[in-house]
Parts: sequence; C-alpha cells; structure tokens
Amino acid sequence: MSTRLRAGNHLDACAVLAERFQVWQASSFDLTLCPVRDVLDRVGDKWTTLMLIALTAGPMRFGALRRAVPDISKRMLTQSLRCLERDGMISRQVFPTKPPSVEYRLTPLGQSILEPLAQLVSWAEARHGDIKAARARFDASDKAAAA
Amino acid sequence: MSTRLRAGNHLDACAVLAERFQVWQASSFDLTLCPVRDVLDRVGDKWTTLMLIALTAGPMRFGALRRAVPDISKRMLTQSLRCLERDGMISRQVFPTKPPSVEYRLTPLGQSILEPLAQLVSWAEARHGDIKAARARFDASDKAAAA
DNA sequence: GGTGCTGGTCTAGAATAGAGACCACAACGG
DNA sequence: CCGTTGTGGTCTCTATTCTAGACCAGCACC
Repeated sequence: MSTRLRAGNHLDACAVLAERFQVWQASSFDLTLCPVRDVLDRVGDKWTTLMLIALTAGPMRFGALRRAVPDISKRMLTQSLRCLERDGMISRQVFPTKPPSVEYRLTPLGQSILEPLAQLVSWAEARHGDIKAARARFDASDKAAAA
Repeated sequence: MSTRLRAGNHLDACAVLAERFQVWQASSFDLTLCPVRDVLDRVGDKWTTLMLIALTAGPMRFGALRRAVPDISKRMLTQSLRCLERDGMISRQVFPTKPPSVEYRLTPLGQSILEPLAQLVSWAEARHGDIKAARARFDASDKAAAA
C-alpha cells in the first residue's frame, strides 16, 4: 500500500516530502518523473476533484453530474471528464438508448485516490476556520498598511 | 485531530466524501462553506504545493525559492507566496540588510498540511505508473478511433 | 410540426498565466 | 567616479485558458 504514514506523525511527512523534493529537483522537475506536478495539478483543477467526490455516491450520467455541480459549464464538464477518463480514474459507458445516455463511474484507480483525498478534505474542514481567520488578519493589516 | 481515517479503509473515505458532498451541495457550494473549493484549489495551484514542499527543508529566501523551482516566473512566485501568506500557511520576514533580504518559512498551519499532502504524494508516486499506462491506452485507442 | 430531452461541440469574450523589462538601493571593482 | 552585481519585487504585453451560451442530431410526446 502506498500510505505508510500515521495521523499525527508530522516529522515523517516532512522527511518524505523533503526527500521527494530533492529527487524532483535533481531531475529538473521532468514532468514524467514528478508526480506532484503531473497528478496534483489535476487534484486542484477546481472541477476534477469535485467530480471524483460526486461519483463516490455511485455512477452518474452527464446531466446528473451537471446538476450535481451547478456552476460548471458543459465544456469544462466534458473536458474534466475526458481528462479523468484518460487518466484512468473514471470509466465512460454509453448506453444505446434514444437519445443515448452516458454513464460515468469511478474505476478502482479512481477509488484509490479517495482515501488520501478524504484526508485532505478532513484537514481542510478542520483548518478552514484558521485559514479564514488568517485571511481576515492579513486583509486587515494590508488595508491598514495601504491607509 | 482532523484525520480519523486509517490507511486502507476505503469505505470510510468514501462515506466521508459522499456525506461532505451532500452538505456542500445543500449549501449551493457557497465558497465560505466549501473547503474543497476554497482550499484545494490552491493545493493544485501548480506552484503553491511545490513551494510548501520546498519549505519543508527549512526557511528560504525569495531568490533561493526561485532557484529551487527553476521554471517559475518572478510574478507567479510573488503571487503564490502572497497567497500562502494570506492563508496563514507561511510567514514572511524582512531583514533590514542592504539590499533587504526576505525569508519565508512554514507556519504551524502550513506544517499541518504537510501530513495529508504527503499522503497524496505517496499515492501519486505509487500510482503514477498506472496513470501513465492508462493515458497511453487512452491515447492509443483515441488515435485508432480517429484513424 | 413544435417542444423537450439526450450528450455533447464550437465560437466569441473575459480572465488569467507567463516572459521579461524595469526599479531603487547599496556594495564592490576598476 | 562610474559601471556592475545582487536584493526583492512591480509593470506591461502577449499567449493561453476559462466561461457563457448558441448550436447540433435524433427521437418521443402531444
């Protein structure tokens, strides 16, 4: 299994990341060798993560996804889905009904990312207050400095 | 502590994400209520994650960060640093030397994200091969379909 | 025969990222 | 005395990317 780290073991996390960074740096951040920039770019892709999470509840059709994530444009929805499909995270199945319907579902690979993703979401929920507070502080002192 | 999940417990991850998604959906993805879109957007921001990881090794100055991440432009470096500072993930300290030097370091909040981030990096490293393979398959069948 | 539903594509306009010039200031070199 | 170097940025201009929305084919329903 990939994740050997226990919750709370911050030193391990730090060591792992520092070491990986050295390796990437040594290879000049070659994209084929740097999973962060190759993989995590998509994680923050604004839509892809949201769709993976939406699909945790089960397979969904194009229109259902569109309704589930209200403010996504069709174009970006298609693009995000294609991207996830290409990366093997979701599979696309067309049913020959009239009009044809298309169903998207998580693959095992797509399901396997849910776990680290859930950790990150938990972190985000736990620390969101801190972040908003930090922002408020920053904006306040920023405004004070500008005045 | 935020992360209650153990490695390998995929069902828990799934349940948590599905539940969170319901909540966000119910609130129409209000940004102040949806940590994923508020926090994880930055995680995938191409540069911010990389800088957090770079700073795991210790405090760094502007120029050092620039050298550590070779293909970032000054503009984006400044922007990313400001963003991280505003969110309370890093702190900025100016030394009154001539010319003044500026040192960036992780705050406790910034350090706390390293742990879930390391999990994601571990996942990425472990599955990067699978993803590349999936891409190759997709591109091959795509090309075949186009021909 | 109009209207709606399916899953998209295409095209313009807006927002954003990137490359690089520029800046002030002091030390250092010649 | 005057140009060069190094500091941490900002500014501008261009290139890419996102978004909104019109459009499409095909069939069912009325």
